[in-house]
Amino acid sequence: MAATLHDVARVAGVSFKTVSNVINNHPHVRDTTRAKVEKAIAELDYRPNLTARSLRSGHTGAVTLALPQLSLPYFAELADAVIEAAAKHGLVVLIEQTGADRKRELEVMASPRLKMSDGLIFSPLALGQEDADLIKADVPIVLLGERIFGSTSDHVTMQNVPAARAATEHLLDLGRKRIAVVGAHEGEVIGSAGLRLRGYKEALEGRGIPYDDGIVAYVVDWHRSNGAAAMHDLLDRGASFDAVFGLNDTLAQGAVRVLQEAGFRVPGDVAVIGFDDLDETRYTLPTLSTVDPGRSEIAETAIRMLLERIKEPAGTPPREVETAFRVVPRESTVGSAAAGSHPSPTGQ
Amino acid sequence: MAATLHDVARVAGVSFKTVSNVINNHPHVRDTTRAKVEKAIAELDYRPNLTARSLRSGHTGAVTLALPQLSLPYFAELADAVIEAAAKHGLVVLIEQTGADRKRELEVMASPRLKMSDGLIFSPLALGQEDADLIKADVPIVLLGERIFGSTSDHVTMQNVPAARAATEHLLDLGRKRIAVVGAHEGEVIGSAGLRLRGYKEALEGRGIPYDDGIVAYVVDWHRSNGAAAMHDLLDRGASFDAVFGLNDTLAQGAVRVLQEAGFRVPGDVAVIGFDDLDETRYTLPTLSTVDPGRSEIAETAIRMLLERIKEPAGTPPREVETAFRVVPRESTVGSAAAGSHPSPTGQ
DNA sequence: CGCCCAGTTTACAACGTTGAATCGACTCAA
DNA sequence: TTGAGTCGATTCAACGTTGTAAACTGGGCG
Repeated sequence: MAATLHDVARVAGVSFKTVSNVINNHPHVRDTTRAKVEKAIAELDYRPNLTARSLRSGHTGAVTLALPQLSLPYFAELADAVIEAAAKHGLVVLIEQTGADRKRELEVMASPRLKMSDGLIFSPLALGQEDADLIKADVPIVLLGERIFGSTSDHVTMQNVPAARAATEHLLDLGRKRIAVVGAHEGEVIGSAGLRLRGYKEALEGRGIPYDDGIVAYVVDWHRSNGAAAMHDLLDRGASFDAVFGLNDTLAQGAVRVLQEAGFRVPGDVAVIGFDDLDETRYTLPTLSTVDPGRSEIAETAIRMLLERIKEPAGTPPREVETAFRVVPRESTVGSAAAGSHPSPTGQ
Repeated sequence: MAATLHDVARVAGVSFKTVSNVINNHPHVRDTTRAKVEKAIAELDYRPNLTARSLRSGHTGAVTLALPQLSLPYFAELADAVIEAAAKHGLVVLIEQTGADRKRELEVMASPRLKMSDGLIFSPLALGQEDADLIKADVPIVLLGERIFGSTSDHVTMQNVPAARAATEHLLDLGRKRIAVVGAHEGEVIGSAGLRLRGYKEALEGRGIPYDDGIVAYVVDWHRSNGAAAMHDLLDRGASFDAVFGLNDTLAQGAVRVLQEAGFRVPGDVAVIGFDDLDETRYTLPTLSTVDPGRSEIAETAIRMLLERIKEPAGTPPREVETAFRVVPRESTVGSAAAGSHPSPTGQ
């Protein structure tokens, strides 16, 4: 059994409260006493029981991160960033996967388990604007993403509209005139898909190019296969385009694959840009141009806001923060330096 | 402030212990009393304080998962699987990223935070066989991976040698004779790289093919760019081969990319197989043949063993479990059905 | 020589929960 | 009618910690 304050106290010959005082750097502890206690702590390999400390102090040193699924690269990289940001503040992160299921997303906020952490960073995918009132829990919440605005929680979001506009303008600046969209959501206005489509439209409008629904491909989910399916769809309906804006990197990758299979050169025939700046976009063929939406800034801001809210729950009114973005041009729009010139393997 | 047992008791007009009994389905509670209490619970929206429960009961309902980094797809998918497996048992998962740093890996086991969970699932990347004695903590540990065998902890591992042998045999069965390896580790014997290389050698031996170090490319890390670098290396030294065994999928993807850039057709000129069955291998061009090492079985076994160990710490001696694997042939070795036959877009 | 005060240490209660032991009331059999 | 037994509910202690307040120590000063 692990040693407790009492065990240490017995060995050191002091009261257990003195041991507690030593551990918490209480000012009035005689040096000789401190030394005795520290010796006993080392001897017994004492480690404080954080559960007891939590019960007493009311906070746990953990935060919950609720997201759809870690096997989706965007969320894996988001989780990585959140864990790193939390670690800088001595916090540990507990991850809940909601599977983008509405019931699970509501459960996460209602679960007693949530109280095993001091706050919730919540990236919903099933809940939407109409559920803004349901965003509440026993701990402070920082909301991520674009599905819900104007709740009573703090909110960190990327600048979807301006970023998508910039991505589109990047393609226009390269002389592309007919920019297809892969990954729109039917009828959506306020989610990532809706906002990014709006940025796309704004960019066209800014250049006086009419919007053509005939080169916009709709999907249901932003999974890998859907980008491919959407591109198949575009090709099947005989759409004419010289560029593609994939509303996220995963979709863009699927689209690139189908384009290449169909015999198009990227970016020669069709330039492609994605959105998210996933790590893997640096290693595809061709490397994928994309938009860095400021993921680490999102994570750091979320942790910072959560900590402020934990310290001062009713302090300021709910805040909405938008992070800085950056267009990342790579081979899929601006082309590669040169094809490799390696000696041929003789085999087969 | 959240309601406690005492608050509920006051409202229901019973002692707080009776409320506790209702919550824990204690047998001897009159129906009328139960109803009164349940009404009060609903009225106050009472939720048990799990921290207090943990302190009293000695377990938390959480497990820690320590891994190098979530932005590495293999570990993201592992974490996904572990969280799902844990959820089936009502456990929640707390993730620690070690960054493959030796000091951090040791810290994870020594940290008092670990006691905020009931057990540790630990996938080390810096610690090695010589550190087997250091694998211990205040909670039960289940070790994952191939870096450490014979510690005092339970251990779940994939069948690296037979699986790598099967992957190699898959290439041999397709008539390939000169199989390059991408991702070997200099001098390593017991880690994933060493074991998979051994499986490769066994396969060659089984067919009477001599091992040729000239078509084995060494790397330091298994990051995406290293597969590309290793393939560049092979091409630069004029190696001759008709197939590639990437020791993991990420390396294989990098290798494929460089092969295609250099003008080789995959699998026409060079067949490529990876290892891990990452989700994304289903969506690359060509789709990547690989080995499914039994990730969900690893996760489920780890959780199950951990729970057994939590219940009965000193029960059985340490166990080593190997999960079932499966070669997954895809386009990068067996070729695609047919190139797409889509109408041409007229643009650009 | 005794008192006061600063410095140091300690006793006690509390955080919210559960297990063990206790207690009262009621039923049933002798 | 009484004792045993059962059901139902309560009291008490404990998990390991920290905050509050009280108690002790010694030295300086009147």
